[in-house]
Amino acid sequence: MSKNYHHGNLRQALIQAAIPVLREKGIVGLSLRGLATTLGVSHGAPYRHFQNKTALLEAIAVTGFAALQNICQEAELKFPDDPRKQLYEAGMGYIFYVVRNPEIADLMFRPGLSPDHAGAELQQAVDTATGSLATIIENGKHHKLYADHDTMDLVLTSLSTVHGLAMFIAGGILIDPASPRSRIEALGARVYDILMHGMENPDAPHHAQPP
Amino acid sequence: MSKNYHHGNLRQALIQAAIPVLREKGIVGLSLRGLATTLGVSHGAPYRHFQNKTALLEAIAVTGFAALQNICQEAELKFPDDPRKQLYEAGMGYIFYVVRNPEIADLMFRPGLSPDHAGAELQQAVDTATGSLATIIENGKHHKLYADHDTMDLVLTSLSTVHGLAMFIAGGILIDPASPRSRIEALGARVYDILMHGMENPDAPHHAQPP
DNA sequence: CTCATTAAGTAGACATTTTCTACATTGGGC
DNA sequence: GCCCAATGTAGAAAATGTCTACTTAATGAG
Repeated sequence: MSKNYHHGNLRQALIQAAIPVLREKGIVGLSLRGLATTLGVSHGAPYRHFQNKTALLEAIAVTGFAALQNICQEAELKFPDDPRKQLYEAGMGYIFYVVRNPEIADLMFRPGLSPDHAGAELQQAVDTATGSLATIIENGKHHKLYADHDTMDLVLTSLSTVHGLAMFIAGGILIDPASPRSRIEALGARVYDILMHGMENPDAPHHAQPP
Repeated sequence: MSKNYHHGNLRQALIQAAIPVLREKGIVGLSLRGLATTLGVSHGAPYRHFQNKTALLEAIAVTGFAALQNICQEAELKFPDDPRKQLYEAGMGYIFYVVRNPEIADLMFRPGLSPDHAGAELQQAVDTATGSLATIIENGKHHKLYADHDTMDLVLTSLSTVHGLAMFIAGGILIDPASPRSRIEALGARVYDILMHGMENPDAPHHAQPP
């Protein structure tokens, strides 16, 4: 590996280097130039890999979805024939991932990071990640575990809930994200419980369909 | 009103002017200088109202929480003695708010927009907004509407779910955010149903507590 | 009414950053 | 071994964030 010039894997290095900067200084404080200097390349080099700053952010979001997919797959493998545990494990895994990488999660679900180029790569990552989650849900359906709903609706509901909870925790809005693991787990378990069995009291008075 | 100099309400004007820019060009494309020019003031003027760019973004996030609070309060007034409808109305109202103002919602729940100054004003806005939602949940509890959970857990779960769903819709990840109102409502209603009655099939096999 | 205080806006300066463009180096495929 | 596409470099132009030292106007005390 020649010492200088061709870095070897600048693209990946940029993504990795950007993450701590995002955490410490936020999106506004991130600069491609600064990353280049940190990595010992010239200030123009990053543009060989990312059209602009937004494209780098999008690439980071992609890694988040890749992680989500990974978490789902591992959960599935870990409990091959217990889809209930698969979902629980995946959800909890995602929560801890977000707590450890809040800056990545922050980039994942956002209305058009760049409203222009519709991020085909990102859309792809989203699709495969939700696909992995859908598999877990489907497993549960085969075991008659879930009520009769469209799979996509279940994916959507669970992912929304878990992601929202994770962001709340990571943002320190509810509890200190540095709380001991057990405290976070307890909160996750309570929300999981509500999500599984519903908010509503089963013997609630007159059950009118909401308008 | 003197034609020049003292703008009168520059702070508010900046917030309003920033919103469309955020939608069209994203956080990265927003510039205080540009806003100043648009509003016909000098490039330094914004700094009389916001310490920096991040502070402006935070102020926009605050308006989002104010809107959330408003939506909750209106829902409560609209159905004074039907807490079920209160929650449904609030949730659906929030979804449509996010669809109409995705760029604002995007700023609301994020881990430390600026990790430094902990945004007291924002924290305040968060607290009163979640407080309004908590009131609606409390109303339901008085009617024995909800299962026996901590109020904060219910607030958290419902807000997470609704916010997540709204972001998905607004981001165009699932369905076109320009879909007719009825399509969005239908999706919201399905998720609401799942959230209320739970994902799980009530007659599901062996109900082991998740680990 | 006048005047001092202060909030709000201006103008200019400087360091950084984004990006563009033209050029250099290298590794790999033929 | 040579040529080319990919990758990195260097330099410059325009925009931006943000500081500092002024200017103007609104306001309230006397």
